[in-house]
Amino acid sequence: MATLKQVAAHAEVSVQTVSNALNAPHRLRPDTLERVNKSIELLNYRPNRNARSLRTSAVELIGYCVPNWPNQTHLVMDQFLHALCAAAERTGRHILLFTAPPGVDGMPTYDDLHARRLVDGFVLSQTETHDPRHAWLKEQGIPFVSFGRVWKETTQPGPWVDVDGAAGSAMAVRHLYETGRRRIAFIGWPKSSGLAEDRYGGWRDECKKLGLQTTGLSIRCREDSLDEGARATAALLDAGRELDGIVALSDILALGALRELTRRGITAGREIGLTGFDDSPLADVVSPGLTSLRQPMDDIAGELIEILTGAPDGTPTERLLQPELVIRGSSAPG
Amino acid sequence: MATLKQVAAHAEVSVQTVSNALNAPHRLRPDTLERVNKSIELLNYRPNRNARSLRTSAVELIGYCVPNWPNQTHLVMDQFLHALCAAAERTGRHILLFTAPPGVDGMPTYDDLHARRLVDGFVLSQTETHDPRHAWLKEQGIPFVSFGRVWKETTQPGPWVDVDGAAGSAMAVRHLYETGRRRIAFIGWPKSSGLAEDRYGGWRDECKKLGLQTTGLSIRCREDSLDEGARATAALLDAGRELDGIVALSDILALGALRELTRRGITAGREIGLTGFDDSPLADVVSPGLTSLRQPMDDIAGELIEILTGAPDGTPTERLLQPELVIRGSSAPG
DNA sequence: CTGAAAGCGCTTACAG
DNA sequence: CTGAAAGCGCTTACAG
Repeated sequence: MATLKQVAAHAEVSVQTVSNALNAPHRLRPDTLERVNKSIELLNYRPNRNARSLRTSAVELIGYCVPNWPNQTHLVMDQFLHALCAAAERTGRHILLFTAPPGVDGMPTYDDLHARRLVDGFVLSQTETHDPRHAWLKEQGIPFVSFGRVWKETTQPGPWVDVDGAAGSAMAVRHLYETGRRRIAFIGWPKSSGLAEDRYGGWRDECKKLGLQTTGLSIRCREDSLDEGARATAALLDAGRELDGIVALSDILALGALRELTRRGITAGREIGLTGFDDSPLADVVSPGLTSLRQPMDDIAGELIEILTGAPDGTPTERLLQPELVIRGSSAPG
Repeated sequence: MATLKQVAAHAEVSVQTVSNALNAPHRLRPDTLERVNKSIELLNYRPNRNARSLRTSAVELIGYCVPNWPNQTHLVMDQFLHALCAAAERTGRHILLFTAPPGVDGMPTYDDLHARRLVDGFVLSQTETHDPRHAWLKEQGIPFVSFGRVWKETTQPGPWVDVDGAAGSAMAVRHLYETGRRRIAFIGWPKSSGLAEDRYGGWRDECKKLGLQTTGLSIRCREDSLDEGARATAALLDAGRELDGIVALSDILALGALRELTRRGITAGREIGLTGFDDSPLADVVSPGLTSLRQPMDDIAGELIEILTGAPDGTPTERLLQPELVIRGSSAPG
């Protein structure tokens, strides 16, 4: 492995000049620059990142805690990670993966990684309604950005990027309305989830705006599972609500709904229009395909990295992105 | 942030002694050690990893290229990543994520990450039959270990860990046999895939061993999709093979089979026993649940890290692990 | 525009 | 068992 010193010797300049050729080429006379670059190429020189980091005390590494929630499979994690990685690389950075216990128990791990200079900061995801991590990091002065808002707070404890769940639900309602549905139900989660309330509110408000009924048409599941989605659907149907549309808070719940509909001989996309959330791989795997709201992963990742790595001052550090409705057979015109 | 020097001053010893307290505590007299440790704790000292790495020229980071194959969702990637991360951490290491173009076009990225000392070596996965990466890395002398064998080679180009696909298929056949099935079909991929031939061979050999018919009972799909799995199932049924069992090469194909069976009013786990491969989240999501062969992720990850980070000399660098049959409703006794 | 020097925070032979 | 010194490979003021 060639070093700066060797390149300098080869190009007959000082190490400082080689360093400048790499980091501030405009400071060199064109002919010097060219000579140095030739030596760099000839010796196949690559700057040692550790030496650089030691000097500048920036490692250009961003920590991300790989989630491990056995009961909640992260169906779009691979998409998110790829987008995050690509966005980081566009700024010369990379993602360092680590594991940590959930909640506040994991914070020493975050602290340690930062203190030992393994990372410059963190991207948080899987943000929970009472997530304690944000306030903790803020207090320690450790840089971070959150994918997802901390709902219990009136003011957010730090910079965040999120997808507009209310707008997503509203888009789903409007779409079902436009395909002829007039009695559109909502299958959600408990009130304690801020994310769930956001999406629920979007459904309710859009229904009202369109003059559609909402009372008796929403139901809260205890957990995000197929069985709960099926149970909720059964309950709605058994109550004689005469639905013709269902907006489900997640693809998993939507799939549960789909199963129950199929069991009763009801075809999604004919008698009932159905939509999910997240556009997970599951959505494309069922038949009919599930209409779902896609999170714009590339944009999300780009904003996260931009905020974390210190965009030009004055850049807003709170960004709400719009989901995109991906239309498939489950919401075909009735 | 406290430094070694500050800790040394506080404990009234030399920096060397503090370093030893951390890296070779047995060299210190117990009372000195205790005094140093007290200072370390008091000053909340954390060794700077960059400085250490610069000196030792080991970064304790392992590169992993996050796959992005739009047409082949990596359904168990989150499990794999979590296991890999945890295994790395057990040795004080971490995973650095990066993106690279597929095949040989991506190799300069690997080379660069290694040359600039961002990583010590790589874990490869998504190994393809004609994967050029292994030989390339070997030639460059860049450390790596592969999850999955390179099938075209007679001798493997480097250390690997893999799951015994033939044994997996055999387990599936035996299980279906034990639940009363006697005409067990195989739905696979093209011959060009080594992985597919491995699993196919396991089905064929186990059937022969049990005295079961195989001719006319295997079919190759063009790609790993629901539709292909459904098509293959339809073809087998239409040919009047009177199947009572299906071993599918993947969960995706199995789900396709399940769809076709359901469409024809055939219940998996009653008239026909069905198994998949990989125990992806999908397996648990359908109804009936899909019996599938789980890859032992924690073991795989542990072996990968052990091999890559230089286990004691003489440790074998080729390890074939056994999958585990996870039994669900799709193979209930007929 | 170019160069000599200091220093980032560690570890590692080597002496004592 | 403990310490003084060199050095890992860079970058960054500072002089010239």
